[in-house]
Amino acid sequence: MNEIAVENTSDLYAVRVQKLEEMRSSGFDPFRANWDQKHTSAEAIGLYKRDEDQTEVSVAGRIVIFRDMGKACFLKLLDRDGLIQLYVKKDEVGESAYLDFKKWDIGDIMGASGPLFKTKTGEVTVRTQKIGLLSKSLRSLPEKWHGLVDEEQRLRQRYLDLITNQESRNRMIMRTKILQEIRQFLWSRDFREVETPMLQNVAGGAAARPFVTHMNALDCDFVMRISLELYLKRMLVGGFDRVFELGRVFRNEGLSRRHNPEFTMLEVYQAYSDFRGMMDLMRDMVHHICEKVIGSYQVTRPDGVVIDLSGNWREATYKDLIIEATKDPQWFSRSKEEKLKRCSELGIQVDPNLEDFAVTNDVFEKCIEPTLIQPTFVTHIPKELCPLAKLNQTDSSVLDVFELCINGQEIAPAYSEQNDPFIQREMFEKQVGDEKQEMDTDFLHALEYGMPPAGGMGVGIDRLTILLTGASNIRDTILFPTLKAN
RNA sequence: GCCUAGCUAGCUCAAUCGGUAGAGCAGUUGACUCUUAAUCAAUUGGUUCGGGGUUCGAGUCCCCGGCUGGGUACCA
Repeated sequence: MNEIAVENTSDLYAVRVQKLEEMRSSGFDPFRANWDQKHTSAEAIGLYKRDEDQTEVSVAGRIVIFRDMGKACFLKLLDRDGLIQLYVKKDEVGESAYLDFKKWDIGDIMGASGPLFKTKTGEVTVRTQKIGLLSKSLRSLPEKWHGLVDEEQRLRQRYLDLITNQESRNRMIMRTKILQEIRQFLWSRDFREVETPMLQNVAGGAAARPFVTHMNALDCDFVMRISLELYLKRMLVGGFDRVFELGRVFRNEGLSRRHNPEFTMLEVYQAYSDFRGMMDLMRDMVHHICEKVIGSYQVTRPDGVVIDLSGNWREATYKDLIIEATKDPQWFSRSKEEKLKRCSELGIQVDPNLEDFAVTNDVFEKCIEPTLIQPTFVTHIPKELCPLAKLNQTDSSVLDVFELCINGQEIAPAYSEQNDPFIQREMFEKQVGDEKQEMDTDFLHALEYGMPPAGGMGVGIDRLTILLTGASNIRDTILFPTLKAN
């Protein structure tokens, strides 16, 4: 017996344990029972044409509604497809089976078989002839009408949330479908899915604080990965010239509506492509998901705002957006002091100790990003913001990259990947000077063997799921979000 | 990290000025062989998140702690 059971023993619990004991002493163990489930609820309902057909089905699931009318009962079973109604009548199942059955509870898992019919009120129902108890539930489920609303319990006991809240169940199903369709899409474009280490010596590819852990066998510390980038680029060096990984990364930073310490990242690398190729790939991928999973190119946020993902998406350079927001065509030739002055005129709070480029980026993050609700590729960001991308050939102050913003947040950055080992080292050294990220010298060594020119892209799957499911919080898209021990 | 709100029966929620902690669902017992939050009758169930304090008396007021929500900061 588990700890929760011992701690929270209640009368309700005791009653059900007693029912279980009685079953066992009469020679029946519900946990050893089995059932030949031939149909899901949806499949069964789909088979119905007319009452006269007497279409036989065999279903199984959890009892979520139990309406007892004496010598007949209506109940509803929940299975992976949803709900199906059963009509269990004494005359149909026999007296002794019926008496046993009446002791079953909401929450129990059972099987039922018999012909389909339609009730007076038009609901396709199983006229149950054979029933079996498959697992006894010892705890009462949350209330049927309101479901589980306590946010903490919904997260800590997600299984209860999934049983009671259809919305929650649907959102999680949608997430699995999104993952499946991403794989389908990339496989169809000849990308290979690979797995690279989560335990690393150097956490590279992003500027984030890593989780540190210790390995006993080697008696040394490891860090949990914060991105997939540097290992996937090693794969490019190794000749896997279309490659992706879909996996968890870990960042030891704050939690918020948009941040969970572990989250799912997709990174894609395509040799002989560049950031423009990634634009097409990203748009095609999202369109594919819209078609296969959402069934629409428009998604509606909880507040009613509609985001249109169809067609081509807006493209704007970082510089143009900044100039538009500051209404200052000369912004990029102003001194830092002039920029700060303009910021205060615009009512933007900016830390005066920031470096010049960071002041500008603050303007972007505070004034521009939140306004980019419809999909927008923001291109050519300043070179200081990323050490891993190629400089633009006509304007060496900016990078050949885009950041895709939708719903007021960054969904996916993509680069023309830096493959010059000298420039790469130089960029890293600058970053290290700013204590931004540790240098992965083994990665630099790999680059020296030659990495093909490539486009690369990273997609925050959780944020994409927020967008596509209309969720308002990252925790609504993660089955078991990070929580403090209770 | 900071600000703010919440925590009462298994679940969803009440409880006036500090004065016997209530209801619905679930449970138990009974009635009902087409119900839809089924209905009807009766009924069980409480360490009010934990600890301390003020008071004749605390769910309610004060202090400390825990967990959670919302906001904010950090986060390429």
